[in-house]
Amino acid sequence: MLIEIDLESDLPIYSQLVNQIIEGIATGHLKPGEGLPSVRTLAADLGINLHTVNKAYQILKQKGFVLIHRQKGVVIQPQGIAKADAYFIEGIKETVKPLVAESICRDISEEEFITYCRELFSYFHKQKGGFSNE
Amino acid sequence: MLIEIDLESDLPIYSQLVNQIIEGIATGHLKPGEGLPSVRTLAADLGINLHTVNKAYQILKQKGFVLIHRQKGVVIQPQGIAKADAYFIEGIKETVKPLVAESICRDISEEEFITYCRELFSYFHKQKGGFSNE
Amino acid sequence: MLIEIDLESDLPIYSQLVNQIIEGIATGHLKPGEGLPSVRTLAADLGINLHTVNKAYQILKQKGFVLIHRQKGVVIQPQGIAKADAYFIEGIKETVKPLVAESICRDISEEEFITYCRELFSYFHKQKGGFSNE
Amino acid sequence: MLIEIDLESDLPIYSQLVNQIIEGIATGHLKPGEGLPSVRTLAADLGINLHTVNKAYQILKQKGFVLIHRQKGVVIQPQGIAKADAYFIEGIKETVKPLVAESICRDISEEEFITYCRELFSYFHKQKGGFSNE
DNA sequence: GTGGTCTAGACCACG
DNA sequence: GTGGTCTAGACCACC
Repeated sequence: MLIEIDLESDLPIYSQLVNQIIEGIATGHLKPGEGLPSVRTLAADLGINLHTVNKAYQILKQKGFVLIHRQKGVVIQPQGIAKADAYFIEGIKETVKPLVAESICRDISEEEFITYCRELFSYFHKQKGGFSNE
Repeated sequence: MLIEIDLESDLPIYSQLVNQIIEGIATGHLKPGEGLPSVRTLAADLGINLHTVNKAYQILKQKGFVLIHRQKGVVIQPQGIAKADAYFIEGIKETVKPLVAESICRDISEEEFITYCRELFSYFHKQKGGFSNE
Repeated sequence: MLIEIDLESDLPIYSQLVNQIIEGIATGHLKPGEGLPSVRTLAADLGINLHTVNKAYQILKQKGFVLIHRQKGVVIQPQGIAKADAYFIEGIKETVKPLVAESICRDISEEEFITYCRELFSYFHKQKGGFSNE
Repeated sequence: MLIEIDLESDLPIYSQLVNQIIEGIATGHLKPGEGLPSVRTLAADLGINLHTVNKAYQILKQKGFVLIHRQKGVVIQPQGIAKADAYFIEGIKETVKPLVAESICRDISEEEFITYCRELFSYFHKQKGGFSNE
């Protein structure tokens, strides 16, 4: 799977990494049990610091997306990801709330906003339909 | 309007301020032309530094939500907020994208996600319907 | 002559006042020897503070645009304005310099920039041609 | 590039910084992709506070002249500066207008004024022609 | 090391 | 009284 880092983004690199790997899982490009590159490999490939990659992997582990084996390296959680809990739902709402507020102020209708969300769901599902493994 | 700061949050204080004021505008608790507390007053009320409040106000000004008058202080943009541009839409999508990805991984259906968004829209609109002036 | 104050401008009110009176002289709307409203009158008309008007008048006096008589009030310098000195020329250049720099960076050609300047000269001269005294 | 601050100037220090860096880009002394000193370094070199330098950098970022990288620090916008928009043109005219008015009052001819502008353009372009890398 | 955030306290310009 | 500027010094996130 191709990972692209934008060094000029205001999003920390490790967050970009976390996001893209989760998106990879959502699209199905990364499948349960599949291995991820080693910290060193990925850091070298992306031209970033070891610690940055490691931090991303630790976060993914903490979130339940990957397992970190001492020898086998990092693999996508084979038993599937834990279902959403109330805490996660709450996080979604908290993140979306200011977006909705600003949308209302800027005359974006509820339906328009929903449309953007649906587009994103479509984006991930379409890819899941017919991808090649890389 | 009541403003509450969570010093433990990982969101910077000035961002929390920005968000809550935008939400206040969205709900109609803050109306165009209405004045906001002076930086010193609000800082004292919230027990934070006046520079932090000032930073929030500057961001709101730059976003077009408030005007900063010479002596009158800070007032909600009387002519309404600028409509959303492509740049803002893009920002929404970028913010929502990782949420959607993780939702898919955690078996939150598109409809469930949309429901949460609609709830937020309802939350703001309900308040706008019948609010008392404070 | 009509004077308009923009309370939301980042230019101080007294500067706006100074500028507009100088522009009035440049266009010929205000003629040498002509009287200006008293500090109190103008302040009341514009809905601003006495001190603000006074500050503007003092600056105009210091620049040689008006005389301030204790009884007769404020009148446009009857003997015409002092010619530009090296100091004034220097001031022009210092003010224009950063504009030119940014224009170059933003691909505004020298000729385009000059065109804007000529437009401003035309603006003042045209008015000078055929105006009615208010 | 040499930067000089005039602590006596009525122009805020951060504005002087902004101007000089833009002028550096206009002359070609600062080239796209080139790095600027860190806020701490520049502050120490100039004997001013790091927040003052930071404010200048933030303004330059907002104007599109520099990028602020995570760790690489501040670099001149590598893809060139955004072209002028109507808003910027308006700003030029607003700034130049009072200068033209006063020039007319002080018997500076249109041609003389234009000459000063052209001199400034020449000043920047000459440097751009044959500069040494510092 | 970098910039980002926050605090604290000072002085000034403006009206 | 208002906000604007500047200083000083602290701690944190990121890499």
